[in-house]
Amino acid sequence: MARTTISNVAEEAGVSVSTVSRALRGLDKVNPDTRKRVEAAAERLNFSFSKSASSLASGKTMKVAVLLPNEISSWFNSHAFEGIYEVLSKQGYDVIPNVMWEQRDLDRFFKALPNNQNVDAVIVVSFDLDDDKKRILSELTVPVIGLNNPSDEGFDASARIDDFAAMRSAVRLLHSLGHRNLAYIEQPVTSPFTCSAEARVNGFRAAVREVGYRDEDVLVIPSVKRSGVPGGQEEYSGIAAQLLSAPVRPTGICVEHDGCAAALVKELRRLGWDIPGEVSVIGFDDSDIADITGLTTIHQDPVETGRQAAMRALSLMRGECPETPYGVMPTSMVLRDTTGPAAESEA
Amino acid sequence: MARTTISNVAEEAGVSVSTVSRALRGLDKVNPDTRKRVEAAAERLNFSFSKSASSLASGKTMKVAVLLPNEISSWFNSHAFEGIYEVLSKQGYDVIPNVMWEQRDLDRFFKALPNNQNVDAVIVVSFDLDDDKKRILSELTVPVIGLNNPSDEGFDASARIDDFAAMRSAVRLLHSLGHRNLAYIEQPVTSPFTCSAEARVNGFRAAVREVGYRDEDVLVIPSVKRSGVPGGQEEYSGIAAQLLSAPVRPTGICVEHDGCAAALVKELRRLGWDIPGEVSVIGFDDSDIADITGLTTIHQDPVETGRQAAMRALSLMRGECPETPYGVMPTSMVLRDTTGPAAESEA
DNA sequence: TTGAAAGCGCTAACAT
DNA sequence: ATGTTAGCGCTTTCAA
Repeated sequence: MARTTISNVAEEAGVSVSTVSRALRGLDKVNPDTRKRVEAAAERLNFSFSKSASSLASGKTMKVAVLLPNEISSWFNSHAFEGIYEVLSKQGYDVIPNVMWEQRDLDRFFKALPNNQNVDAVIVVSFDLDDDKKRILSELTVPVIGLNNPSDEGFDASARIDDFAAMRSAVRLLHSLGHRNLAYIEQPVTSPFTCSAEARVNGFRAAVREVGYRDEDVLVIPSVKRSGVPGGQEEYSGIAAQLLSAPVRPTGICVEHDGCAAALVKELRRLGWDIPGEVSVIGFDDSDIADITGLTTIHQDPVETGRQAAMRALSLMRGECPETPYGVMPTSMVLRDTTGPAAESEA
Repeated sequence: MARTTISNVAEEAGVSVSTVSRALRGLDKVNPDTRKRVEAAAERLNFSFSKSASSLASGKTMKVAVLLPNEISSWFNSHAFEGIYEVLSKQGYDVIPNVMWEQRDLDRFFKALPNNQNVDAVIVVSFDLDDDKKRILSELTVPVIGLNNPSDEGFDASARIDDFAAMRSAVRLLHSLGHRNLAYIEQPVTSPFTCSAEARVNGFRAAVREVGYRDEDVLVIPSVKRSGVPGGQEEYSGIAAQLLSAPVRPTGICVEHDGCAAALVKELRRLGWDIPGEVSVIGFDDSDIADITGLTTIHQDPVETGRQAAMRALSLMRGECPETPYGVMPTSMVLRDTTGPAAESEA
């Protein structure tokens, strides 16, 4: 059977196509009776609009692209996407994930972007864009919204957490617990895109300086710069070794995110370290893993961040100007069982 | 600036629009020189096709809908989606998640489905559909692919794990370890859609019978049928109480999925139970949490399942018939630190 | 190998 | 409040 079109409905209801269009879209200036008749006809014929035809005629695609780094199933990405989806899908938008696996995916996307009339807005999640790309964004006719990007440049609106402030609160906690030597651990195996990783380690560096630690009291263990390696427990024994061989052993440790932190805690305990007795460990995100393993961590709510970004996208697409286009989402410390006073702090 | 259209490119290249269309889509019967000229012109003008216009003219939408229960960020859904996305996006398809939060979302989706020319295929993830909906599916002109659905009825192809076989292997393991009394724990707080939950508990029930347990040696603790309640640790002390108050205390426990299993293990240990000394616990999924908490579990690979479903969608959309339309994906036991021989088994 | 022309199904002026 | 009509940007016969 051929597709039911708007003109079939018009015929069935005994009105013109434009009346059907108006009636079914809930526009005003249509007689309630007529509308009822049209709706009944549409129901009878099981009619639904062709999105392509609507888009082509109206110029609105009712699609929003979401640019995601590395994968969609990571804790942050999937939850941020969830929030975006929740808001936009309720308004009838198709929310289309665009996962960037490598730099060339991103380059290709931006190459096609300037002329792209295939989406009504794009939401960019966790990318540290170069100047070229920022310029492309700023020249775009469709709104571009940032989510957890290091800078708001090029974006018409954004929502993000303050990685700096978050790391500062972690560093302050460790400081107040009397820890004199700190370490920061990056995720052992890196992905091609690592923008929030960088934000955090930079936040940590700035925070320790601010709080008054000397450079020699602070150790940063960078990620092993090869990707694709299975991130097994072995990576963490390497990290433990580095921790042990430090000139002065750090007792307060910040880790890039909960998954790493939990794995590190497990490895250190396996090696006989007492956590939180000897050493304190703080994660980041407050994901399920932090809860189940009793990890002290920094809580953030990516679903809500996603909602905020999407709401700003919505008002921008309506041609409005959001009251607060550039918002910072809160983070908070969650104290669990991996932090405690430094052993020497009483001495 | 107005949008660059195919006719701009045609003008720039000094050819007709149809030639541009052919050249840029890589069709044959176009002179290599002409194609080069067209490509150069397109590049210069930064041209890219309007998907709406292409869809409308060609009848192919280049979109695939993915029907997901409850949320997209759950472990299974996000990983299954990842696999689907990976395969389809590489072929130029937009992959559009459609999350069903409640029954009425599903009803509405199916109501609009029969006439839907807005997607080229739909992939249905983890729904136990009623006969009405199965009938709608089977009458559809676009291919419908199932992913982890209890039945293949109504689907043109599918990929799924065998929850029954998986549970049987878990039950057999516990049996061979000498556990005489088993329990199955459903997720304490339920979501509106619970199709794989049901598959598993049914698999468990069938498996214990098959292996020879008597009904009085088996306890099933159903989920608390209220949704929206925060799934805190309290739920698990309730479960522990039920376990304790059982006529005969179960020593082999299967849990619906890893998240619940880990939380239960934590609670039981807090209450002083020795795991795996006194009691063995087996999860399901082999998610990060199982790894980090040392949980024995049943491994499955939803990304690969998603890939398989998507590949079948692809060949169906091409009008081919997949070699094996209905595939079962493997699962396997992963032994970790929550299972061991029953205490009495030596006696 | 290329071009001309007729739609695809809808929206949005503009009339009435 | 409703109808008429001209496209939206592309694909696809059909001719040349």
